[in-house]
Amino acid sequence: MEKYDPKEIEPKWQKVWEETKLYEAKDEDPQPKFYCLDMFPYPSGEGLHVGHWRGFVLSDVLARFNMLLGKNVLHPMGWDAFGLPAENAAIKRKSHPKIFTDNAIATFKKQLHQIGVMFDWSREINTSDPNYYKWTQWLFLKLYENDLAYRKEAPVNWCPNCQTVLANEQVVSGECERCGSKVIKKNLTQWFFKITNFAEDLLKDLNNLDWPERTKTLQRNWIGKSEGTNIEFRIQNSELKINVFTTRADTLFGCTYVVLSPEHPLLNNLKSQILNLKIVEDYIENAKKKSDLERTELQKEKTGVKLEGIKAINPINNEEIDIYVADYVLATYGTGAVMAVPAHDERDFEFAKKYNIPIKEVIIPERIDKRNPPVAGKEKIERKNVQAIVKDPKTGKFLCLHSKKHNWNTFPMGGINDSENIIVAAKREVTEETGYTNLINEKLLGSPVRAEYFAKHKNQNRVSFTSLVYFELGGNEQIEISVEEKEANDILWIEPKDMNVDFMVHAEMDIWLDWLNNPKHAYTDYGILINSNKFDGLNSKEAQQKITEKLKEIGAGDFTTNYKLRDWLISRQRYWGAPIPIIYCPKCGIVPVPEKDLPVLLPENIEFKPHGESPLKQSEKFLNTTCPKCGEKATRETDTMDTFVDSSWYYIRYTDSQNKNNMADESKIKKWLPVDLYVGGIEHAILHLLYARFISKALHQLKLVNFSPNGEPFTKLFNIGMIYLHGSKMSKSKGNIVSPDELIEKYGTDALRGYELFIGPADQDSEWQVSGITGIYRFLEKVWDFYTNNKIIDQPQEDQMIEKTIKKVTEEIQEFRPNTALSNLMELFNYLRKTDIISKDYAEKINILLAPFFPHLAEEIWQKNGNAGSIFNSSWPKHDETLAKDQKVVVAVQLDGKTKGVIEVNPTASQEEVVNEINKNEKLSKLVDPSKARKIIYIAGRALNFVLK
RNA sequence: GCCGCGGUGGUGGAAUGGCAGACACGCAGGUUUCAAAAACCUGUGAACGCAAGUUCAUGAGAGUUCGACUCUCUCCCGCGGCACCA
Repeated sequence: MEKYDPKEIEPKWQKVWEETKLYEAKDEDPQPKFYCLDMFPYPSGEGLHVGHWRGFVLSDVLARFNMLLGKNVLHPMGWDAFGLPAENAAIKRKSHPKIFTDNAIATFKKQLHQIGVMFDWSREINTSDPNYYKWTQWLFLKLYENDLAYRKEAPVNWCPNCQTVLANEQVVSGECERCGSKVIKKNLTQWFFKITNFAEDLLKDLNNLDWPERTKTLQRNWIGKSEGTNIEFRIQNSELKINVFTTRADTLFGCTYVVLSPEHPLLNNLKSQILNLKIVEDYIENAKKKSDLERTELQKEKTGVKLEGIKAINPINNEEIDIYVADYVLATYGTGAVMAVPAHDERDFEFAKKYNIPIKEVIIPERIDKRNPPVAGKEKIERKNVQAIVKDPKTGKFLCLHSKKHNWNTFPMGGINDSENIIVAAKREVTEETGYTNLINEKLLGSPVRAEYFAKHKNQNRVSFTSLVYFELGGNEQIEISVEEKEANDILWIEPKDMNVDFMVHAEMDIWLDWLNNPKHAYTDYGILINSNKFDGLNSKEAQQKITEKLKEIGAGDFTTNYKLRDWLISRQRYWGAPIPIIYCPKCGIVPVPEKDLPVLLPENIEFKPHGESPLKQSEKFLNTTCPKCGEKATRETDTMDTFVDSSWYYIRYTDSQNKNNMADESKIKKWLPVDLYVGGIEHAILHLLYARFISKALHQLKLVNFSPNGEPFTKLFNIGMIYLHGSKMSKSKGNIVSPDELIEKYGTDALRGYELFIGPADQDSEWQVSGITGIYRFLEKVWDFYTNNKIIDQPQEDQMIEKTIKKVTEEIQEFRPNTALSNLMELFNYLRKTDIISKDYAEKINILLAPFFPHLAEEIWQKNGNAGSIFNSSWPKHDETLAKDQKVVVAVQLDGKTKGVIEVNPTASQEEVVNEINKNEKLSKLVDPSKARKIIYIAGRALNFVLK
């Protein structure tokens, strides 16, 4: 008997598929298209590991499946070939990045062929090829012509190790995404793309994308939209104004100072008026020296300097307030200046405490008593109250009153009038209600809390403003209390664990517990306005609206929307990238390279070791040129573009990768795009995917492409889960790489493909456990033996299990659940091995079911069974719905929800019929007496439950 | 701190309101063999029991329901992202 030998059949079919051009997508094919895209790899020297395989195998299953559905499939591959690692490796080996990259590509290509993925290599691209980067440069020119690319001086992220600037997206918690060095700020003149123009569209259009929610959430957070108010604070005796952004216009009356970030441009204009200029300038100088990371690491202690001699005016109440410069305010967010409201912002609170700045409360918390909610239509009475929390430091217990009448627990409390001292009143209430007189260490906690409730005994709604005072018991001295008080309440000393919202009746209890445990902090939640003139009594939301409207009326502010997203810095001071196609002319200024002169070639003979400036500057031949406008001597821009620019449009190039006259032919772009399925890791959730969406939208806006109504390039995204080894990501530096090569040698490609798919849910991370591959290999042997040994008869056959499997496998591929699709196929073969005859029709259908997962094996079987042509030119089987239906269903028989046994019935059986069957069943009829059941619940075909209790 | 994902046998995982543990790995016993490997068969969540069977069990605790891995709430643990964002 012939044995399953992947080593023989796999290379054979890979060669045949290549020669017959099975995978070449056809531009002229009238069938519906399916553009299936993998995130193209960066060809590193490390080669592919089993983690990379997972995505390629999954996309291949989907591509082959769609091909079998009759679709015209485009599944291309290429190389994200520019980038730092190649350059660094080349420096180390005294080689050239191009040589390094070409070698790496050769290795990758060989490995990708081994996977047996149906890539259309005729469309292969390489971003470092002048035929490709010509169009990257063209893209830059188009953005420049339309004011979407600009140059400005700005404080930018600089990686001292990589010796280049980085985009915001490439700085991960203050460190360089690539090398992990601490990133510092440098003031440099750099090129930016205006991605912020598209912030709203990039955010809004996420809603309609068939992408994983978590990826969309990451993008939403990164874009960071917040709606708020711009407010202008006039500077006294000056024409100058400080513009701030806030989301809390409701707290404006509580603003007691404003803060400028050290980088704020206004500081220059104020110099003449600042009395302590030297101190201020020293502070600014110092702040500049710190990296972003240092600034944020030093979270504990906020620092700042007051600008002596200048005051700002709060536009809402014309109060004079101080101006500070402090580095806790970020230059890069909002307007680089804030209004500080210490009572309602933690940072401002901390700062105000340190520098003795007034803290003014304007928002108080509000609670509705859920146990006694206000009743509509009743009179509403406002009252001021005081509550006392008394702790006995000796026992740790708290004083509490248990109301005999209401059967509830309260703290000592009572009403107060406006003129009364709150602490005195609280003390009085404690003594009156409990008799204790020795109360010490009193503290007023937080602000009053507004609470609404219904007072039954008075038949009225009450609005209380209750202040909370904390005491400690100094001694057990007690005086006699009144008879009424004695009759009304029991005096309890309760354990700290009973200090909770359930034991105590107060609706304000959660807030008080917070204040009791963290006595010193700002109240930052929403609430009700106080100390805010005519805005008093409004809630925060209403007040934000009304106060902003008022500011608008007096010309001191307006509603605005702010985004965290910054413009994309694309200049890089490194060699291995696409040169920015710009010429600087002493006479004409910035002159774009004319389109006809593209590409601006990257010089090959050059010392590319980094030294803080672009290596291209060293090449006289590259640097010196003539101005395309006036013909005078001029110099080229020597920075190269971020490699994310290369990858921001590559999916377009695949549609027409050889085109010499355009980035791609218009009709081909329209034919293939948008991408129907994009498969790749979550690590690109922000960087690549945001940039690609931006570029696609920009190209649409400029009418350079037109393939999608809102310019979205990727209709469906699937994030493949990562494969871990010993709990961490696979990487060569950690030495925990599992290479596919040995596994292919031992088990073959199909087995490894199968295991990659079987390891777990495709969208979740999985731990690599190589032992699992033997199960797949045994399965493939079983499949092989089945087709080798069984008698295939040319007669019709009906089999429910086979029909069901066709149905399930189809659904599971569509739902991206290859792991359960495979377990269904395994079940089918476990079932089939009990038979030795199968119809030709079924044998073929099952053969095709296997094909997307195990293409080599399936193709071999296909051929051995006498079929001409590739299995991938056949068509995906359809199940017969009637045959797939269960003839009998198993119903669980339950007593009070506990399964006692099962019974087989017709799927359409009624409750009575099932009960009859149970009565007939020897075992079950002993257990259950249907006449005793209080209630019978029958879920057709699933369960029948006798409810006894 | 905020947001997201996850927690089920010895292991990877299945089941998204109705028989918990499909499928696979591993392990144990058996068949075969001079022997071993491979293959095949049987068993395999835990506890008690000779057995029939009973009880317990999906991170912990509560709730909703005739019935909860699945829904709701509170909490614990692990992973990932963001973070002085005004």
